[in-house]
Amino acid sequence: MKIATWNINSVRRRTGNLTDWLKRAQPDVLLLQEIKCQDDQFPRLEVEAAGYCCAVVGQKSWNGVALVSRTQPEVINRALPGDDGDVQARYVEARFATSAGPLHVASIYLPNGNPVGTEKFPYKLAFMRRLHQRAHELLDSEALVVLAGDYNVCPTDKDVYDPIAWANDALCRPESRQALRAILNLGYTDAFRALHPGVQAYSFWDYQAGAWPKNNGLRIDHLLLSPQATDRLKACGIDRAERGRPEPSDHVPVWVELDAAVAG
DNA sequence: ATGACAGGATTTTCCTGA
Repeated sequence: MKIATWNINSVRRRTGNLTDWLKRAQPDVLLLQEIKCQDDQFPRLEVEAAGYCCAVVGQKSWNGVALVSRTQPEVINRALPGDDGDVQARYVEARFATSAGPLHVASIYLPNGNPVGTEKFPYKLAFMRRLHQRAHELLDSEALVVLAGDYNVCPTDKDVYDPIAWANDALCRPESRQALRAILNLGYTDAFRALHPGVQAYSFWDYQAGAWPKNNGLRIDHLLLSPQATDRLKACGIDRAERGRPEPSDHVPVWVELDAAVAG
């Protein structure tokens, strides 16, 4: 089965990009971030016409995540547990039955955290601590777990086109990297880095300053796999070409193939 | 030449993002 993540930067602006990509890439599950719309504004009919159903956690103007899939999952969480006061739509988690047992997937839009020195950075770090807690809980089930999304963290300098210029940015700060490593140290695997250890590859290129033609990118969209999912990891890729299509998102899809089949 | 973006909305300007 194929599971993908994509920060689409407004699903209404990019409904055609979305349905075209679904038809080409044929994922079983697609985890979207930054849909930038409320639940009833999601292009549900277009997605259903492409052969998919959707679970949407929307919000007016900003943020918003969704889970698009061939079969209807059981939605487990419509917010990241641990802070009832957090009203930003950044997390949806669901469970599928597969040939290899239960599969838990989450679509995560992790806070950017800039500018460092404002309340945004501690909000990011607190969100990461909550994600660590949830990731820890999910390991107990020994299920296949795929925690995927826009993490807004470059794990290492290899994941940044200009590490010196970005050293003090919230995406590269030691605190952000440490918090990501803490999740990995629970037993999760960064799928792309596991299969492509020496490759410099990016998932985001800013719209500004010719970042795309100059390949000034960042690798910030990740799929973190539990040990049981990692055991079944067959392939992982970044659909770089999507950034060169008309009116693209500034992020591109990242995907894994797992040796298991979604039931039903 | 070292420039230069995009989306949403309390829209014709400002806020946000990375």
